[in-house]
Amino acid sequence: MAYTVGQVAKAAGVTVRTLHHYDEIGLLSPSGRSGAGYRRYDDADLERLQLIRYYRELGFPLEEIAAILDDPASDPAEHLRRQHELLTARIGKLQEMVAAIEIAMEARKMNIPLTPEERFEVFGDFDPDAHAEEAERRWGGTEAYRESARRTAGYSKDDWLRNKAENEDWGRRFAEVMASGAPADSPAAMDLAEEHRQLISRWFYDCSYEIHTGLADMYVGDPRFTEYFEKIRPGMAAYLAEAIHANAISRA
Amino acid sequence: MAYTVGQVAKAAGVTVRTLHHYDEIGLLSPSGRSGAGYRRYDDADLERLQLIRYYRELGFPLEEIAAILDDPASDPAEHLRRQHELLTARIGKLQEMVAAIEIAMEARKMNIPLTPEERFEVFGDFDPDAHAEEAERRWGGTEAYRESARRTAGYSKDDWLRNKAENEDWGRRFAEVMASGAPADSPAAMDLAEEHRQLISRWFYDCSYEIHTGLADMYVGDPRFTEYFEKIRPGMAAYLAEAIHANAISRA
DNA sequence: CCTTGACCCTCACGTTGCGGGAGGCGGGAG
DNA sequence: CTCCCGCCTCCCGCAACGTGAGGGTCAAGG
Repeated sequence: MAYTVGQVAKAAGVTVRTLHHYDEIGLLSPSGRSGAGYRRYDDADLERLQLIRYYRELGFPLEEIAAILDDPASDPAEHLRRQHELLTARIGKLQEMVAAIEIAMEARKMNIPLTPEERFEVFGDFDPDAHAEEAERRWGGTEAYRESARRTAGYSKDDWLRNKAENEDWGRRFAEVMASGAPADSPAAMDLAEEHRQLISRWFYDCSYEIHTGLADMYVGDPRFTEYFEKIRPGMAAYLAEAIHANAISRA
Repeated sequence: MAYTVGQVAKAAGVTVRTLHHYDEIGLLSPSGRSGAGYRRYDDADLERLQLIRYYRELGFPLEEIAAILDDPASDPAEHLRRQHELLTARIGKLQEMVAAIEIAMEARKMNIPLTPEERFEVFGDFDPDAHAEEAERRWGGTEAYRESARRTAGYSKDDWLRNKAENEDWGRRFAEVMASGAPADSPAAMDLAEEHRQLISRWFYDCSYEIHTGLADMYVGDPRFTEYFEKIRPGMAAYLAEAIHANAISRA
C-alpha cells in the first residue's frame, strides 16, 4: 500500500506543497522514494499525517507536534484525551469572550459610555483567569448569559429600539413612584421591581429572583451602572436595589 | 490626553512593535508626532485600537479589519452583534470537533480499528457542514456528548481499564443469554439491555431510553459498530438492538 | 550641568506555515 | 512516439509581528 504525494494530499485534504513542507522540516518524511525520486507514503505515514492534522487543527505549532509524536511514551488514547481537553479549554475561553461581549451589550443597552480605559479593562484583555473571575463574580455562572446570547443574536434593530423604549417607560414610572415618597418596600415600588425582572426575562434571559438581587447589588456596587440610574433620578440605584430585594423576599 | 507608544501598548496589552506595525501598514497611525518624532496617540486612536484588538482576537486578518473599520456605514452595536455571531459560530465548530473526537473515543472503547481512510473520514476533514450533519444525525444533539466530555476528561488509565472490563463482562453475559435461546424481548435479555444502558449512564452520560434506542439503531446501521458486536457473537447487534427497544418500551 | 537610565526612533533581517510558480524529468495512454 | 499529467527541486512571497542594531530624547538626580 504505497501512495504518491498527490494521493495522500487528496485523502488528507491538504496540498502537495504542505506534504513537501512536512518532508522538508522532517515532520513527515515518506517511508521511501521510487527510482525516479518520487515520494512513496505507506499506511504508517498516513496515520502519522492524521495525527499531525489533529494537532494542527488545534493550533499546535509544527515543532511541538513533532515533539509530541516522537515522544515514545505516549499512546493514541492519551492523544485523544489531550485533544479533548484542549478543545474544551478553547471552548471555555471563547465562551468567556462571548460573556465579555455580552457585558458590553448590556452596557450599551443602558447607554453607558465606557471610557477607553474601561473598555480595555473589559475587552482588551482576554487573560483567561482574570476574565473567568470577573464573569463569575459578576454573574455567578454563565448559564443566563448564554441564554441571553442565543436570544439577542436574533434581535433586529427594531427589537432593540422597542426594548429601549420599554426600558425608558419603566424608568419613568419608577421615578414617579420614588417621587411620590413611597418607601422602597411599598407595593408600588415592589411591583415595578417585579416588572423590571420580567422585562429582563422577556428580553434577555430567565431572570430568577436570585439573579435579580445579584443585579441589584451590582447596580449599587458598580459605578458604571450606578451612574446610569442616578441620571434618571438621584438615589434611584439604592432605591431600586432595596425594592428588588424586598420584592424577592416577599415572593419567595 | 496624548499617550506615547509605550503607554498605549501597556494599556492595550500589545507590544510596541505591534503598534509600529499598525502604523507602518496604515491600520492605526497616531494622530500626531512630537517634535522629536515620538508617536502621540489620542483617545480616538485608543478606541480604534480597541476595535482592532476585538477583530484580531476573532482571527480577522488586519487588512479586513481596516476595511471594516473604514467602512462608514457601520455602527458599534452592529460590530458587537457580528462578533457575537462569529464567536458562537466558532464555538459551534469546536464543539463539532469535540463530537468527532468523542466518536473516536467511543470507537476506541470498543476496540474498533479504523482504517486510515475511515479515520480521515471522521477526523481529517473538518468541513463544518458535513460534520454538523454527521453529529446531528448520529447523536441528535450534543448535550449527552458534552456531559460525556466533562466526565471522561477526568478518567485515569485505570478507569478506562475498569470500564473495559465491565463492558466485556456484560458482553459475555449477554452472549450467554443469546446462546440460551431466549428471545430478545425476554426478561433476561431486557434486563441486560437495561444494564447496558446503566453502564453507559455510569461511565459516560445520562443515557435516556430515547438515546439508548438511538444507539441500538446505530449498532445495526453502522458497520463499524455492528462488527464489534458480531465478533462477540454472530447476530448480536440485531438481537441487542431488539432487546434495547423492547426494554425501552416496557419501561416507558 | 551633566550623566544615567528608561524611553523613543528607524532600519532591517528572522520566523511560521505554507502558496504559487519556474524549469525540468517520468510514465502511462493513445 | 508523442502527449499531458503528475512528480521533482529550487526559490520567492505572504502575514504579523519578534528581535535586535544603532542611535536620539527626556526627566531626575548627583
